[in-house]
Amino acid sequence: MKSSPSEVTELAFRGFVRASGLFRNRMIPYFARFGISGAQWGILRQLYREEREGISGLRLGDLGRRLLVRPPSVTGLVERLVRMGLVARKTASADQRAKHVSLTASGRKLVARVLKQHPSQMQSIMACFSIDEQRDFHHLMVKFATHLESLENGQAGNLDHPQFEALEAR
Amino acid sequence: MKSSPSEVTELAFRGFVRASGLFRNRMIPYFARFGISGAQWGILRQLYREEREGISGLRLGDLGRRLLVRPPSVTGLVERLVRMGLVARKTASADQRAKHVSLTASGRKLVARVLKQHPSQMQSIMACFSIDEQRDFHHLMVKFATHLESLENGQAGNLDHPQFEALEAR
DNA sequence: TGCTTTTAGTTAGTATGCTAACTAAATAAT
DNA sequence: ATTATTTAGTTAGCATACTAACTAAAAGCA
Repeated sequence: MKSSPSEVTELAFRGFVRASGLFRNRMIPYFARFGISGAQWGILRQLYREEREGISGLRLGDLGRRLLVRPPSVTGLVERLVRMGLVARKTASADQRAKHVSLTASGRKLVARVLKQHPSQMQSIMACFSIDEQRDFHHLMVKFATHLESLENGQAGNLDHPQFEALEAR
Repeated sequence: MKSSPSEVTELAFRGFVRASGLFRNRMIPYFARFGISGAQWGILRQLYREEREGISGLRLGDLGRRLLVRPPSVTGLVERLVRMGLVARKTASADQRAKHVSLTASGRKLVARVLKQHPSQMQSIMACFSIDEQRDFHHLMVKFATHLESLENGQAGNLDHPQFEALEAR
């Protein structure tokens, strides 16, 4: 019993929605073990990476762009991290409007602690897939993300595959 | 240049995180066109489905379980839908603790309106994939969701593919 | 130079999600 | 039957996200 093209589309769509929800519910308690949220981890990880490449601090806008989060959300997120003593925020010297955010010693230590656990956490999450399946999964996600990004700017439908029937031969 | 197993795992993991964010950012403005949020659509769609199967109303707990959302969130979500006149909420006769939620005429009309647009929206989102890719995508999502569900209850790692732990014992 | 526009970030207000702690009703146990 | 426990939902308080509207600095242009 083969599903029709539009049925497959809906199944794929709904499968992604469900997996996203379950994934989220799985990650929250993981980060909570370190006293942070997933969004906070996103900030800390970015800062840690940039630091390793010799960049001293990121601006709020840079962080927002990388984490797919809008300016007001970044403000609050960083504000809380500052209160927690994990990052420092100071006005940039070159541009008086911008703020540079950087890890504190305490923040750096926390990132190191999370990174030690991270590979095993990712592997536990992905443990249902063989290596080949993980490769497929990765490729599909990259394709999906690229497409969603193009939709974001190019507004219109951008139907790479205009007619589903015509595609079956692909 | 082939990636090592642990690198593939991380790429897959990160790809999913990024795709989830982009997907979310894409769906919000879509539902906003109808004056609702994605979470509200989830409630309305469930009620519509149950209605078609002859069930008059769902309890708050049922809704929460299906939408992967906890009781306090359901309370607020339904509260807002009631204020918008899209659903009705009344105490169940059998169990005085429970509340039955059902679509109003206005809510039913909105669902019909969204459903008319829905297939083309899903196809636009999934348009980067051929039918075969959509099938792969769907299968991977089902496997992923099943695994994440089992982790939720069975806590422990559940490494179906134990070769991983040998690779990443850091 | 001086005015206009753009850019960086914040503030206000709202929606969605959570946990912890609560009320009240229904079950279970003694 | 009475007490204890579980279950359904709410409330309070917080974190994260958004849009709209704002301030202030930088860039553009005339």
